[in-house]
Order: sequence, then C-alpha cells, then structure tokens
Amino acid sequence: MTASRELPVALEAAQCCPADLTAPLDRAGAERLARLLKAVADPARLQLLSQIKASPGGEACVCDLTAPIGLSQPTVSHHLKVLTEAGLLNREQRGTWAWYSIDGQRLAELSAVLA
Amino acid sequence: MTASRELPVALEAAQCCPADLTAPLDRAGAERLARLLKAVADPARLQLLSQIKASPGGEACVCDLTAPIGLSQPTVSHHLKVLTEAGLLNREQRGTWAWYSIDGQRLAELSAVLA
DNA sequence: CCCTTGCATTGACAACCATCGATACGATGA
DNA sequence: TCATCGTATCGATGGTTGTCAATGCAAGGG
Repeated sequence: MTASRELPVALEAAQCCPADLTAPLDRAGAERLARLLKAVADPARLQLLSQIKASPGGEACVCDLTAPIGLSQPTVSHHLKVLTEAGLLNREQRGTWAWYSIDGQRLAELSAVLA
Repeated sequence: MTASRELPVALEAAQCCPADLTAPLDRAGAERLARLLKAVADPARLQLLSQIKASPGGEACVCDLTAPIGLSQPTVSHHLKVLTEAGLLNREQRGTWAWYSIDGQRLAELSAVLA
C-alpha cells in the first residue's frame, strides 16, 4: 500500500506468477489477484475482450470498438486502458490509429488461477 | 434489469452455461459473466475461497474463517453470502454451525470462460 | 427459563468506479 | 499553416461496494 499502489497492475503482477487457490492466500497475494480479476469483472471490458478476440487478425482499433459496445469513446478508451494496465491487452500505435490485441498468455494465466 | 435483478446470481447463471469469449458477447451475457467474476474479484473473498479449499474435508465454518482473514464476523458473513449467491460456495447448516464448501464445478466453469 | 454461542441482518459511512461532456493532443492531409 | 480525424485525459457525478458496530435470531446448556 505505498508506492506499489500507483504502479500499473501489469508491472506489479508480472514480477511473479499470480498465486493460485490451492494454498491459503495471504492478504498481499489476494489483493494482487483481485486487482487482476477486477479488470475483467466488468461487462464493457468483457465485451471489449470478446470483440477484439473476434476481430480479424485478433486486433482492433478504438474506432471499430466504440459502436458495437454502445458506449462513448472516452469510456471505451478508459476501459482499454484498464485492460492494458492489467497486462491483458497489448497496445500498438500505427499512425493515427491505436490497435489493441489480447495477451493470450496472461489471460490463460488468469484462467489457470481458478483451477 | 427488472425482476432478474433481485434474483441470486446463482439461479440466473445456472439457467445456462456462462458464455465464453470466443464469440462477441452481447450486453446481457457480459453482465451475467461480470457479476460472476465480481464475486471472485475481491481480496477477502479470494482468501476465503483458498482458506476453505485448504481446510480439512474442503469445508469450514464461519468461526474458523474469521480469525485468519482478519475481518469482523459480519463482514466475513457478508462475503460468504456473496460467494454463495454466486454459486461458488455451498452452505450446510449443522446444528449451530454453518459449514461452507467450494463448488468445484462452478469454479471450473468460470475458469474455462477465460480460456 | 435464562444465558451463552454462532451466525445473519441492518444501517451508516467512506471509498471506489463507470460514465459522460468538454477538452487537449498528435498525426495526417489539403 | 490550418482543418480534420482518431485517441487520450480531465472534472464532475451518480451509483456501487467493502467495512464495521449494533442488533436480531435460533440452537443448546445450565
């Protein structure tokens, strides 16, 4: 709860594998895992993930995502930032456009935690 | 958002398998999935899950959970209710004590969603 | 019968968060 | 250089939520 609070979740969680539920979790480990799960536990962000995954090439730019989700562009941009900071999305700037793609490995890690 | 809002998540989500991310999610499906994930996306609840899983017989009563988690008894009771309504915990009353155990299948379903 | 013990519910409060409109910024093109 | 387009950031706001103290309630035990 000091400096690490301001760090993006991605950096913090990347420092080590997200612990699983087989052994009792301490408070710190639980908070790290919870932050990761919170990034996914939102309707709009789940729609964004599925939309990006279903896009050709597995990537999409913001302009392609705003309409299907039905939210304002700033809101969509906000959600994409959250997912990116959680390490679940990769962002690549191509000219004027920002292209987002899913980090499959990170998503698989998260999935494995609940096994 | 009418009557279904008052229903426990368990009933609502049990009516059908929680959709996965392979196809674009509509708003309704995303909200159902998000409610399920929200139940897990909390440090205290993750600790409770791991603690119950690590308990002998895979079950524990509230009195055994309060101390290790470090939260007040009403708060622990609240979290257990959330997890139970999400279908992730099973509750069994035995005399004065309430015993909670993990619904492994439901947790596995949730894990599979992120695959 | 009380009295204790284990758990759930209620009410209140602070913190967090999803959302939007307005605005800023950077790249591209005329 | 200026206008435009695609994104990101800011500030405000309404709603959600995690937490606790106080209380309620049911089951045993003396």
